[in-house]
Amino acid sequence: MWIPIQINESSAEPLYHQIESQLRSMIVGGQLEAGTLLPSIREFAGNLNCSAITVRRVYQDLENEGLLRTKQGTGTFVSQVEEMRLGTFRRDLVKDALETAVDAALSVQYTREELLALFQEVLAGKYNTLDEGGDTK
Amino acid sequence: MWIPIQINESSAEPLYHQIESQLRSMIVGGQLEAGTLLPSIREFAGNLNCSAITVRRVYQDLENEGLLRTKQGTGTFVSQVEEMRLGTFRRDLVKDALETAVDAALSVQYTREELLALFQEVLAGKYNTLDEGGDTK
Amino acid sequence: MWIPIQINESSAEPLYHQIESQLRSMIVGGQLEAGTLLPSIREFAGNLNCSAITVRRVYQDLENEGLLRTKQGTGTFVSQVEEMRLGTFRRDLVKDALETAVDAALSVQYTREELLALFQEVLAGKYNTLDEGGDTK
Amino acid sequence: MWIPIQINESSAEPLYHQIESQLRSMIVGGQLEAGTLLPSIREFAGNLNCSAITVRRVYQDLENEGLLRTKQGTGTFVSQVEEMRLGTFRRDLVKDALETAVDAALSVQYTREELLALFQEVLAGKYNTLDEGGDTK
DNA sequence: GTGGTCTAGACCACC
DNA sequence: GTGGTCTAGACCACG
Repeated sequence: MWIPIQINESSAEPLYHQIESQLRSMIVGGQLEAGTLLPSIREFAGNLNCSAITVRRVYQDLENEGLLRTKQGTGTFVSQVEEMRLGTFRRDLVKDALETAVDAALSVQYTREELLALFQEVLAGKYNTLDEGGDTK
Repeated sequence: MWIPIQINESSAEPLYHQIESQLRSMIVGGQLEAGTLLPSIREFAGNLNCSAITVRRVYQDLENEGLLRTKQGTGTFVSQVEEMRLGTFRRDLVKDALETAVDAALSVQYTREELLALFQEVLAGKYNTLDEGGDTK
Repeated sequence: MWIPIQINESSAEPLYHQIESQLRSMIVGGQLEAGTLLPSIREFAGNLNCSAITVRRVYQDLENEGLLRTKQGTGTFVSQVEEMRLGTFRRDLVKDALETAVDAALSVQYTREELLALFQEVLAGKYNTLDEGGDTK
Repeated sequence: MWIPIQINESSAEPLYHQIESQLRSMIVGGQLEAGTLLPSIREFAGNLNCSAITVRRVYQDLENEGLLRTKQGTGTFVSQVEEMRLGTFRRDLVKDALETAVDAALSVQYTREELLALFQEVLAGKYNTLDEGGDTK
């Protein structure tokens, strides 16, 4: 199984955190279906060119969140999560980021109008590159 | 001079970082005018109940960003920044957060419509305590 | 890795500044290649017989200048800088010093001829221990 | 007596040091003749918009160097220095700056040729603005 | 009084 | 092991 993860070496964000959040998004966003067998720790570490201990941590953290499940001697799987809980996960992930953004806006005295305008602009920039011609997949 | 800073001791965010971002917002948001003399390192440290070196670091970092100016033996001041650069700072601060949020949305396959709806909801929650009669919907 | 640094304890120049400028010269001058792993903060502090926090500051300042890159839990590296930017760094470092010297000459009414003659003299003194057969005069 | 001093507030160089070096250059360069009565400490401080204690320090330092002389109750004068010693002062002031520049060049592996070329360039830039048709103002 | 440097050591997070 | 944060206090330089 090949999992596409983008590592940004120059970022201050810890390695394990970068991997975690991308894996989490793929599960919560439905790109990795329940029951999928993930690569072994060693294999994944090889692919990502990082240490096994880092991957170990990622699997463990996501297991603690209930998104992964490890079977001794078999491997690590995407766990079977109720549709509803998954939806909540997905929504919260976005909502938290939006709240952070709105808080930032408030902290520098942005009016609702300024913020809406800027949001539209960002939205246009980010969604255009995907929607236009809509053949992302 | 009294500067209101909220410290969250239980947060994983480093202390100096919390102080920095709040001070930055106050300057960029126009609440601290150019030329304002900030509290001395030791006084501020006393107010915040932290060590002087932590405040020192905050002042130095913001000086490196061009937002503060310090004169030895005299004190630390909000520096005179061009109106335009300040506007850019302010806008970028919000735009970065918005982009992060939109990226999060994309990473979990949010449609533009879902995202817009959620944004309106967050907006209503955060702004209605300030504005009244807003027509968010 | 062993880095030769000369500390002048009696100088008024701050310790971290002495270390910084020598390290900077070694990087900009090409003696430390991109990707080189520098000594750990503690090891270097031991070598220089100074505190770890002083070395930390040096590494951080040079990282802010874009000359170093640090990865938590791994170490500090000479960063990969474009050939051209490095050349600019190197040239500016010398040019600034030359401009300071010429300004000093102007401030005491040195004529261009006086200055040139003195420069040749200094040049001969500093370079002849390295080159031989130079025709400075 | 009016003494033209340029203060650079944003510089890291201490105030007293900026004043000192400019005054020193004017004396050593012959623009302030021996016997000239300098402004009183208070008057000078008023002109420079700085504290009297700073001017006091400047006068004292230059007196220690032998360039100024203070008569109780009368004022501070440019002292009578032998022509030769003055020449040495003037030359050393420039030579030190040149040596610093050449050291910088050596530290980044500049060849003698590179250095000479850069020096010519700086020289042209700095001396042109004064010599050329002399309409600086 | 102010800021600037430096220490010795603690504790935590990352790999 | 590595770097990152923070403390409590010392001593110096500046105005």
